[in-house]
Amino acid sequence: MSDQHSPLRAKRRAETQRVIQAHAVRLFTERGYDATTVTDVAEAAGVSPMTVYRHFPTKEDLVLVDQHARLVAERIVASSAAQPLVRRIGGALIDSAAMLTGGGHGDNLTADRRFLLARLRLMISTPALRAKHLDNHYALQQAIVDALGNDAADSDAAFRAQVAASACLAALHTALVRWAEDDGRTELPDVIAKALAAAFGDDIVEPTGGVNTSEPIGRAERR
Amino acid sequence: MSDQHSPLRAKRRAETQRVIQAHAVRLFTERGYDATTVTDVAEAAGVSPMTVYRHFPTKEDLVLVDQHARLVAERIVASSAAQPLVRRIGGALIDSAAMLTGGGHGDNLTADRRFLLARLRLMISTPALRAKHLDNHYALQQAIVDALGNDAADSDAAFRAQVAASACLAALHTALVRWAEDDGRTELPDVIAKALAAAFGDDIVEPTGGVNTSEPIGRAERR
DNA sequence: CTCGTTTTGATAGTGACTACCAATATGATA
DNA sequence: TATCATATTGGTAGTCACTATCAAAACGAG
Repeated sequence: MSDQHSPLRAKRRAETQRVIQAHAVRLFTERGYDATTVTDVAEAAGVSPMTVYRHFPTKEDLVLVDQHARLVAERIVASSAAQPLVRRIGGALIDSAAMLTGGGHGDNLTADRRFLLARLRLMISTPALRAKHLDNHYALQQAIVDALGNDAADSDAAFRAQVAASACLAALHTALVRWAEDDGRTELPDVIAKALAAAFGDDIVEPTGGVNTSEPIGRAERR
Repeated sequence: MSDQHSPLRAKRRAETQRVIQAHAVRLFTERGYDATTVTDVAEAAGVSPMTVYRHFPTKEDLVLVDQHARLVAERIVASSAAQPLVRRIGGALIDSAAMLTGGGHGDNLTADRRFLLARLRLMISTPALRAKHLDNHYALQQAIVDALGNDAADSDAAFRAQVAASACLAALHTALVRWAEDDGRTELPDVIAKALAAAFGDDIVEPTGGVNTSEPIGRAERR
C-alpha cells in the first residue's frame, strides 16, 4: 500500500516500527514478556495502543519479525540441484546466517547483534514466543521445499524433501539456542555448520574433505 | 490430589475430561477452531465454562493432550548407550508410535485411531495448535536429552544430543503430517522409520542391513 | 447418615485483539 | 503556496481467552 507509492512514507513507517519494536524488546527483557502489556509498549514508544497493533498484528510479532524466509529460499533456488538435499538446505541456512550476523558495518554490527541476541533470548525463554517461532520455522520449511523445486508428482521425493528441510531447521534452531547461550561470542554460521555435521555426518556439510571434527576453523565463506 | 486417594473419583474425573474433549474436537472440526468458543464447548458438553478451564488449562489443551513424552523417555533410558544417538532416539519414537496406534483391541482401535487422526488434522491445520504442538515437541526434546544421560560436563556431547533429538523429532513431525495426509491408512511406525531413513540414511534405522530403500515391509517390531 | 473432600458454578476482572469511525498529518499537485 | 487525496493515527466499544475468589452442591468414606 504505502511502500509502492511513496518511498518517504515507507521510511517513516519503518522508523516508527523500529522505535516501537526497540521499546518492546527492552520492556520485555526488563519486566518479562507476560508482565508487559501492549499498552505499556505503546506508552513507552509514545504512541497509542492502536498504532502498535497496526504495525504489529500480534504481541508476539513485536519480537519475531522474520524476513529470513525469503533470504533462505533465494539461496536454495540458486544452489545446484545435483547436491544432496541436506547440503543444499544447510548451505543456504549457513549463508543466510552469515548475512544476518555479519551484515553490519563497524559499531553498528555490535548493536545489531546485541538486539538480535536479545530477541533470540526472549524467543527461547518465553513459551508463547518460542511456539510461534517454531511455527514460523514450519512455514519456512514449506518455503524451502517449494524452492527445492521437486516434482510434485513424485510424492516420495516430496516427502524426503520435507524430512530434509524439517531436520535441517531443527538443527538450525538448536544452533541458535547454543549461540544465544554463548552470548553470540562464537560465529553463528560455524555453530550451524557444527549442528548440521552432528546431525548428518561431518562429510555432508563441507565437501572439501576436512578432517577437523569438532571445531571448524575457517570462515563460513562458501560458494 | 484426587488420583491418589480415591480411584473412583479419578475415574469420574477422567470420564468428564473425555466427554469434554470429544465434544471439543467435534465442534472444532465442524465449525473450525477459532470460530468455536470455549463456552460453546462447555455448552455442548453440558458443563459450565469454569469446569472446562479446570480440566484443560488452555483452549489448545483441548486438542493437545500428550503424555507421549513419558513413553518416549522411558524407552530412551532402556535403550543401549552403545548405539548411535539417532538410532536410540528413532527406535524410541517408532516403538512409542507403535504403542499409541496399535494399542487398541478390535473395534476400539478404529475409533481411537479416528479420534487421533481428527486431533492431528486440527493440530496441523490450525496455526495456534500447530505452534503449541511444536513447542511441546521442544519440551519433549529436552526430556529426550535428559533421558540420554550424557555427562553434563561435556558440553559438546550435550550439543550433539540436542541436535540429534531435535532432528529426530522434526522427522517425526513430518511423518505425522504424512500419516494424517494418508488418513492413517499406512502404518505410522513405518512412516516414521521411512522419515528417519530419509534424514539420516537407510542404514541408521534398521541395523539388520536390508536393501529395501523405499518401502519397509516388516512390522515395526524391534528389539 | 453425616462429614470432609472434591467438584462445580457464578461473578467480576484483566488483557489481547478487532471492528468502526473520526481526526490529523503528509506528500504531491494546481 | 494553497489544496486535495491518502496514509496514518486515535478513540470507543465489544468479543474472547483466561484468572482470581467465594459459595454451593455432589459424592465417597466412615
